[in-house]
Amino acid sequence: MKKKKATKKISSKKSVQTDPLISKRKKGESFFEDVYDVVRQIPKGRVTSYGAIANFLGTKSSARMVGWAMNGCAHVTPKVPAHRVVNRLGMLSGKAHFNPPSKMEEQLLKEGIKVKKEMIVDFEKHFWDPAKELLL
DNA sequence: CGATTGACGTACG
DNA sequence: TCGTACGCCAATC
Repeated sequence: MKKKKATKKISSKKSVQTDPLISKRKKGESFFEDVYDVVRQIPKGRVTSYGAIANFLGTKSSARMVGWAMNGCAHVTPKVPAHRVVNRLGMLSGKAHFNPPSKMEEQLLKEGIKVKKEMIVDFEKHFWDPAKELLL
């Protein structure tokens, strides 16, 4: 991990939802579904960042939740191109979480995006902002 | 039930 | 300019 881990505001309440996307019980899957929907709409040869998606959803401060959502993208249909989602630095942070980790680079290369050592070349150029391109 | 982690990001030193 | 710290919200140990 990184570091931090100082004050954690110890309060877990009782919201034990579990299975955010496995058991979509009611309509509370909003966040996850929204993330998947946005990621699916990412044009080919384009990439975005967790923060951009979080910002688009309104939870810009909770970019981590976007990452959590992607954690279940593997078993979501249709397939979510999570390989097009990277951190704000343009680095393939989630590469290690892919089926075959190399799949991410492979897909990006196929899309025409150059990847240099787990880092997208000209990330800004390939950056796709849902809040601007998708708009509402 | 409490503490820690986590595919991030921004602020402060 | 680079490094460290904190915050979000939820899941897992």
